[in-house]
Order: sequence, then structure tokens, then C-alpha cells
Amino acid sequence: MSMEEGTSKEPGYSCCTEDAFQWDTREDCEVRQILDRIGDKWSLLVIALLDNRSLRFSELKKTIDGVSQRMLTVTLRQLERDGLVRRTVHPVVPPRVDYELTPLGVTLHATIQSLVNWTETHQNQIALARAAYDIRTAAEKAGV
Amino acid sequence: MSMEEGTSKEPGYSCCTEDAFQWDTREDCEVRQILDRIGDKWSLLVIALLDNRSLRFSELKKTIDGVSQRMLTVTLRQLERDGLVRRTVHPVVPPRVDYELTPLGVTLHATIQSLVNWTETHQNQIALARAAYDIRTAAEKAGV
DNA sequence: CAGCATCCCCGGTGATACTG
DNA sequence: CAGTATCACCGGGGATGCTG
Repeated sequence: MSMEEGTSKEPGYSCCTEDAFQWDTREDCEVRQILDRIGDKWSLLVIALLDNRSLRFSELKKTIDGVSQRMLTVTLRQLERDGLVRRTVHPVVPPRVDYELTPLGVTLHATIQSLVNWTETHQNQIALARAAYDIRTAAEKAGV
Repeated sequence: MSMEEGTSKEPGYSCCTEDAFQWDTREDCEVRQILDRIGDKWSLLVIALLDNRSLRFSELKKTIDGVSQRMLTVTLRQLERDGLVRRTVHPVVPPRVDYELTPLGVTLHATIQSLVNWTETHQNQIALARAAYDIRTAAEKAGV
């Protein structure tokens, strides 16, 4: 990592240009950091699943195949910190904790849902493209 | 990659339910794999930048802050394999290679752009939420 | 200029055990 | 049930050097 960055910019600085055709991709850019968060292994799935309903920790854990308890906890804490998910602790035994999208989270959900929809719609095209690429590549390798 | 997948499901199997309220999150699900690809560290940035224009390798490298030559190459190969990016080699010296979105890539670009737009629009809200969370957390810790 | 091969590190992640 | 704490790992990714 770069170790000399603390002095380079003032607090209120907005790193993203208004030009839709070009935007700042600096690593310290707020947009980059948020995209990294959204694009991590689990956040997107959590937000997609928390569609206008609240789910318990165990329900999320059960629904998201492959997530460990630790990573689900970490992911939910990050999303809570970002103001995208609300965490509600019910003071009962055994403990019960519900998670739901905040209004801000709901607005993001819409965008993410369209990404999921795109994926579902085009998965066959991608599968075909991959197969074609692999065949082409194998042929070239054999042709050498 | 997983080496034991051929036996678990038949080819035409669609892992995602039609119910928009619930979808399959199994790790071997095609949608999961594609979302992982889209959500990796660099793919999203590349697609966002390749908005209806072609860019040279060096231009992409220069524009995307922090990407190494290796990772840019790897990312572009994956996107090419997925049929999202077209790679054009010009037989000149020094070599010149252009990258542009395929028609399929263009359709994804639209969705990704809306995600970027969401991020730009709400970055201040998120920054505030984070600050509030940190203060709250620090207070609780001190209160213990 | 573009990109492959190699080496190697480190932090994200899973596994496990323990608490309220 | 819903966490927290700790440890060990391995693979993503950077650095470097070489090729067409």
C-alpha cells in the first residue's frame, strides 16, 4: 500500500468528476471503497435477500449457502455501519436478532436486484461464451 | 476450480427459482459465480470505464488507479472469456491491443453504471452513517 | 507495448472453542 | 440463538524479470 497518503487531500474533497463519461478511480476514492464493499463476497447477497422483510440471523445463515457464522456477522456489521441494514435485538431468551434494510438500503436493493436480474437473464449467454472461449483456447494450444 | 461438479446436476438445470422474492444462493449456482466475477476487485471498474469506446491496455492501466499489470491482464481475460469484452490485437510494432465492450457487455454496463451512480449519489449518506456508527460504538465501549 | 512466468507475502476467511 | 475470540491456512494479488 502507499504509505504517504494522509497529507495529500483535504477532508471535503470530492474525488468524482461530474462527467459521466469519466470518473475518478483512485483507490482512496469514496466511490471505490463503497463499490469494494458492495462487491465483496457476501454483502450483495445479504442485501438481495433482505428484500422488504426482516430476517433472523439464523435465517440468513441458513439461506446463504456457504457463509460462515463469522463472515455473516462481519458482513452484517459492515452493512449496519454503512447505514444499509438495521439490526434489532429482542431481549428474550434465547436471543433473537432481526435484520432489515433501512430506507437507504432499500434504494440500493433496487439497483442490486437489477444486477441479479441481469445475471439470471444472461447466464446462458455467458455459459456459451465461456465454452466457446475454452474451445478456441484449447485449439490454439494444440495448434502450437 | 471445483473438479467434482459434473455428477451433481443435469446440464439444463436452472438453479434459480422464478420467485423474485427468493432465489437460490447455492455456491455452485451459475448466478453466484457470475456475481462473484462481477463483484471482484477490478471487473466492475473495467466495465464501467469501457463505456462505448475502446481503450488500449496501457490506457486502462493508467486510468484504473492501483491495478497491477498482472491483475489487469487476468481481469481482461476473464471478461473476454465471459463474452463481455472484445480483445483486438493490432499486428504492429510496438504491439497495440484494444479492448471494448461486446453487445452483451454493453447491456451489463447499463446496470453497473446505475450502481456507480447510486454510489456517487449516496456516498455522503454512507459517510455520515459510518461516522455515527463509530461514535455510537466508541461510546458504548467507553460506557462499559 | 503487451503480457506471461515465477516467487512470495499477507490478510481475508474458515474452523473451532467459548460466552451471555 | 447469536454472537466473540483465537488460530491457522491458502490463495489472491503484488513485485520482478523475461519475451515477442
